[in-house]
Amino acid sequence: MGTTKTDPFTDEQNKIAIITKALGHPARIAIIDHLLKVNACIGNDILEEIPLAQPTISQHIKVLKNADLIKGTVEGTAINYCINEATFELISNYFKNIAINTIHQDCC
Amino acid sequence: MGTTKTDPFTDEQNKIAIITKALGHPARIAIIDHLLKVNACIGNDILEEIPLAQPTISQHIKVLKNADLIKGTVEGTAINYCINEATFELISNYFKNIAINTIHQDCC
DNA sequence: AAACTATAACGTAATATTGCAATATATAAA
DNA sequence: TTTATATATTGCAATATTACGTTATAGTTT
Repeated sequence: MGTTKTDPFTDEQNKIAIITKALGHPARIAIIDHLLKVNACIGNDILEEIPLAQPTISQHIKVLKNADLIKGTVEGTAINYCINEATFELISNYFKNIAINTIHQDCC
Repeated sequence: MGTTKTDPFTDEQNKIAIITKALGHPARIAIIDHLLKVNACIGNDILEEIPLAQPTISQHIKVLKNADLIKGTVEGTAINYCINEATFELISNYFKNIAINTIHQDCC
């Protein structure tokens, strides 16, 4: 145990869970927010924004990359990261759909 | 360690992280999906949908409730759960906003 | 080449999560 | 009051996550 069971669930459910799980940490939300704020790619300037150690941030970036939430291209010694639109569109649509289907629930 | 640091982040970042973290498990996505499908409240019929033990599902429901994603009202022996619109609207707007602000990123 | 910069990888301690069996609680029905 | 039904709590073992010091890698500059 401690391991998440994935086989009882659909591919889409697992996919959404992977994405939301990857976003489920304030540092990773802060990284996304920063990427949006500078509206472009960044290298290690996240270190100046978030008071966590470099290896910790590197680890968080890895989590976001594994979930396809961000992508990066090598730029000299630095790496330029940016939002992966496709994944955010997917998750955005998922929630938009829920919002639409939830409007007329008046139980509870 | 093992504990998430919250003080370096804004209230909104922490709030979004709490919500996405709560959604970051396929069983919990499946519960939400089921609530949407039956478009109403349910009791323990989730047990017939998801092949996990009752205590496990009860625990997942607790996580969703703690994050304000669902709410429940007692109905005899059973409990009627349903989507908490407000929280889903909040998270939906967060992603909608990202989608809008990401359109013209053409780096990476 | 040597020094510097940016990032990743490794190792580790503390804590959290997952899944379940067993048990508890609470309302309803008989 | 006994029995059944629905849900929650507890306790536990396995595994995952978080955070970071240290070390490695790789490109850049001098």
